[in-house]
Amino acid sequence: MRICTWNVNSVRIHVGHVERLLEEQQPDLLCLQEIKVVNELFPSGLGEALGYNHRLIHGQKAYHGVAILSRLPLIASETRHWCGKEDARHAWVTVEAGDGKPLELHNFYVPSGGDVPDPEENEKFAHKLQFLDEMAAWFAERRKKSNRFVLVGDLNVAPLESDVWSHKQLLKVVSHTPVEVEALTRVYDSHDWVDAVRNFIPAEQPLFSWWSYRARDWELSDRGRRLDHIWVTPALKSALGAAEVVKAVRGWEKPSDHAPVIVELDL
DNA sequence: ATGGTTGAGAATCAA
Repeated sequence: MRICTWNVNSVRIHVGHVERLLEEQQPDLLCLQEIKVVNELFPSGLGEALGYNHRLIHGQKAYHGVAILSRLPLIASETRHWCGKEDARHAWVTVEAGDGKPLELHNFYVPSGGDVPDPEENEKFAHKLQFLDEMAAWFAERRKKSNRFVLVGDLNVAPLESDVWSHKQLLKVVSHTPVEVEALTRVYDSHDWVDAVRNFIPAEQPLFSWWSYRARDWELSDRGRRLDHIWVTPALKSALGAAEVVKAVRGWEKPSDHAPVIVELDL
């Protein structure tokens, strides 16, 4: 089973890129973030010619929004709101894996957190920390239901020193501050998650999934961050076959600022 | 220290 996650930065403007990604990577499930559109205006039939006939769309106008395209039937589809807001940031599905057992796939778009890394001064940063705290509490409870979860998405935190281009220079930059990393670590510990990508790529090796649009040459300057993640529960760890960031997608014409991340589970 | 770009959707707001 192949699962892909991608912050698409507008699904409508990047319809062609989504189709190309499906063709080239052939994931069984594709989780999208920042679709930036209401459900009714989601591109109709996206991926259907390639066999992606099952979908869960959880959109909103102009901002945020997540979706899951699948070529496997969906046993269950759910969405949830967080922090008492109506933001569309979480959707999940249950599918039957190759071993005949169900698997629950969670797709998240964690708040970016604004510019100032101080919850007193910046309510967006406070929202981000609260969101992560609620996630940790929710998964600590949810783990009682099943031990076969996959969590993917744009978590907007780069936890390791090698997840940013300069640990020292980003310590006070939102996405890599200690307080955020600690909050994300509490989510990570809430279900004894396994970082699928770092399972294959050692922590010593710099690895990014996002590069700013503002660089003159994103690839040359390479000032990236690893904001997009795939985690699995311990029961799935032995099934991990491969995981990677598909960096080439960041180099496509008029791209999203995020690259997709893919995991292969031998189930 | 600063400013750099993109997308949504109509002036800025969010990232």
